Amino acid sequence: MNSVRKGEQTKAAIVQAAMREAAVSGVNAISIGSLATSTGMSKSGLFSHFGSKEALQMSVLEGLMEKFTDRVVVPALKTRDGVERLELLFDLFMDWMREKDTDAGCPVMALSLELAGQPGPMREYIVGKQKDWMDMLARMAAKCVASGQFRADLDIGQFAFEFEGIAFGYNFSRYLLQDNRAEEMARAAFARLMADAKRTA
Amino acid sequence: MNSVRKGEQTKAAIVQAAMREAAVSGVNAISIGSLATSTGMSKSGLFSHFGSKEALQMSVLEGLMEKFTDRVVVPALKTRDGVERLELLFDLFMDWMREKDTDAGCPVMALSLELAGQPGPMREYIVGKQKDWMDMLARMAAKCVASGQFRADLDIGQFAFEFEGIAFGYNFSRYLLQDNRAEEMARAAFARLMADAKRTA
DNA sequence: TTGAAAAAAGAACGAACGTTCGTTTATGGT
DNA sequence: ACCATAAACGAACGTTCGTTCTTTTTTCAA
Repeated sequence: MNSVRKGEQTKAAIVQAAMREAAVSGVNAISIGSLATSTGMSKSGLFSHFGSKEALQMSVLEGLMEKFTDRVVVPALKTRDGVERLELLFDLFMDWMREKDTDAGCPVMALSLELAGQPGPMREYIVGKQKDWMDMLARMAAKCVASGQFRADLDIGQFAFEFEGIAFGYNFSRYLLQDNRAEEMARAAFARLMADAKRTA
Repeated sequence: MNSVRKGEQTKAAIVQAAMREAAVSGVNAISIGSLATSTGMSKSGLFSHFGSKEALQMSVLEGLMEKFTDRVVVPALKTRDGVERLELLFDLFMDWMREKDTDAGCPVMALSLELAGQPGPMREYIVGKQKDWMDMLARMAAKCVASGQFRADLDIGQFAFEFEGIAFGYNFSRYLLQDNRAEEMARAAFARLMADAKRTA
């Protein structure tokens, strides 16, 4: 029907394979050669979809964040806001980290730390997305304050900070330490965070 | 005096330069060529100190963990145990993460996540060290329970989990998001954790 | 079914990679 | 000062890297 069809399809398949590779070895370790092998293409044929390695890497980041939004953020918005949505978001976030296509843990966290030390557009992109994420967490907490579900003097930035810390701890305990209490402890920490947010000063 | 002298000295300098490089780009991105340049040596001369790249990488991990122990663990043991030591350990840990030789954040955390997806001796090494660290945190909490400073029913594994989560959150907020409230929020989270550990059920 | 445009392949490039080897230089105990 | 040994060098190795070309194959609307 339109001018692009097969190309977009192939490109999407390449990005998907690259995402898999990046989840295991990092976004810098992506190689066009190995990607060509795993997709059954020639190096040059694969390369021509992106024009540079960095463009390919950016596509990987975009694909990853898009996937994260689809799996975590969008479904959470289907519940009414307030505490209920926050709890659903936490559950969805844990489901996301538990996804079994890799044993390396949450790729968003891994790639964020990987890029932390490397200035450039990739770092800027991920920083922007993570700031959006933290802002969203804070806004969700603010809604709970407004509705009276959380205490009025709650520091919503602090809430987002601790929420994210629990997620990092879960990822660390489960995938690096292989601690089978990881999920239980993450849920307990989240329950404590929520209870504290409700408690009146 | 003994058979080794100049060699060890050079090797230590190489490892130090390699640690710097790894803190920025990761332990897998270390390259013998660029390391040779930055130390003013030849590739082969540098290489002969290790025999393989992986041995060099292991030396980097060992050097890093040794530095961490020197800066964080050992000084904390100089206070009497209990709450006081736990608070000092937290301070030292934050000092460690704030070290200015790199803007990439805590290299131990970055390398841990980097290696999470890559089975092998490097991963095993870092996992072992991190388990030791978490065990130490739990034992410190246990001492506080035994002395009555923490409530009797405290879950010491849970305490260690949340302690580490706060540290991850701090590292994330400060070095990736560049949030200047990072330290304040980390301290608030730690205070909340300690207060909860003291509160009797 | 034809033909222009898109997609993929193929071959080659210069550079960097980790590693090996033979040689030269520096060290330090005697 | 000597000299065995340790340390560093220089050159080359085969491989892989990202990228640039040109050519072939495939796609898809007319």
